[in-house]
Amino acid sequence: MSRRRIAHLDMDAFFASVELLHYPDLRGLPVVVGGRTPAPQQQPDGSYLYKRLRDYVGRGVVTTSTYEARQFGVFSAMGIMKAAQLAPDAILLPANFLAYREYSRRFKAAVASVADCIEDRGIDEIYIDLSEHPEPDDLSLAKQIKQAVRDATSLSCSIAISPNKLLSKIGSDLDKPDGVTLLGMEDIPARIWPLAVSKINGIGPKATVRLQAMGIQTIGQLAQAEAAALQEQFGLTYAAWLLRVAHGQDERPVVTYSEPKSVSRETTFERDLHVVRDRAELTRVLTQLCERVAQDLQRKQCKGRTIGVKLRFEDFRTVTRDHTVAMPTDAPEVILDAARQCLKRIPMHSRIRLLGIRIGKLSAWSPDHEQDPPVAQLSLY
DNA sequence: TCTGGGGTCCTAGGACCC
DNA sequence: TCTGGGGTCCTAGGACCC
Repeated sequence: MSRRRIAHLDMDAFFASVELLHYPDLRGLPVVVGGRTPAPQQQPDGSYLYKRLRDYVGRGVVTTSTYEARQFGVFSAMGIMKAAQLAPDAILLPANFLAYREYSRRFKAAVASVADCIEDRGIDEIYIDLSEHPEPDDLSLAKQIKQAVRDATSLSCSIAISPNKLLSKIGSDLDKPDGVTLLGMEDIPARIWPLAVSKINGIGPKATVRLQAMGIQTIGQLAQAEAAALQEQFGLTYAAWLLRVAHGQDERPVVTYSEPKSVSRETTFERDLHVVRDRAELTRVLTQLCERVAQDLQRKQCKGRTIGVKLRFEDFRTVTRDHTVAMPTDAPEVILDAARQCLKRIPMHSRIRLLGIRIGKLSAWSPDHEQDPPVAQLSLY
């Protein structure tokens, strides 16, 4: 078996960069994408009237920010109200997902024209298996892919090529924006070990805190940690994984296709809703969420069996309930009925911040050949 | 100044069956 | 009389990712 060559490609500040293509006059300024704010109004002279962070009131978070905005300390997932403290004059634009999906489709098609073994990792990043690619030189190949993306979208991206997904994912972040990073296993001590453990995909905030409590901050320290100590903290499976990734080991294949597992819609209210006084509004939103989930299923030609609701209360406590029905469904009335059953089982003490509907246990279903719907398991005897 | 929306995967207990 | 063992499905919560 030949040596693996795996690339990770990440679009640079993707949403914000797409916006700058539409509003080129904002280039060079701190710009933040996020929030439910109206799109900029066009003036009679053709220019746009932009909202600034300081004008924002609401519960939105930053989805993306330009590198200029990041200099103020404004990063993804930060509340916009907080971002406004740091950069009150930054421009605020609402997310335009239709545009991002179109640019996503374009950049992925451009990459596929160079190398077509691609794993989708969301709207702005992919893994590419280059093991079988005829171009032997990693740097040339990375540049070729970047150029194809730029030609198709006018956007820049960052790429890393290494023997596995783990290292390439870390690598694509090392030289942003518009970067190329090549990593071999021999580079691990010098280039990976000095990094914080949180740079590893799969070590999130909780695990980072627990590792820190053990005196482990860098990937190198993790690599040198006692297996027994890690096992005591994290259990056998996770401890073994931690040690493997700290040594840069990762055999996961690039997966070019996977079936959807669940579909969901949720919304955070502008203000927390009262179960009794805001009954009408809650009912309206619940019905609408069920309808949207049903539409999503129909579009994906799927039906699902497990319907779930999610509530977040004013204190941010989140509870879920789900209910599995006998026959797969994509009917909004069935989903709504199941959702109501679930809601009855949740004690309502406080106001509601968020309401969500999810459906899982999906099976493919095409309306063309109304085939034997997955038979309810009835005994024949 | 409190913290979006769309997902995946894992764990763990209980029901239920053989 | 106080106690099996394995397997699958369902449910609830949580960590993590983009």
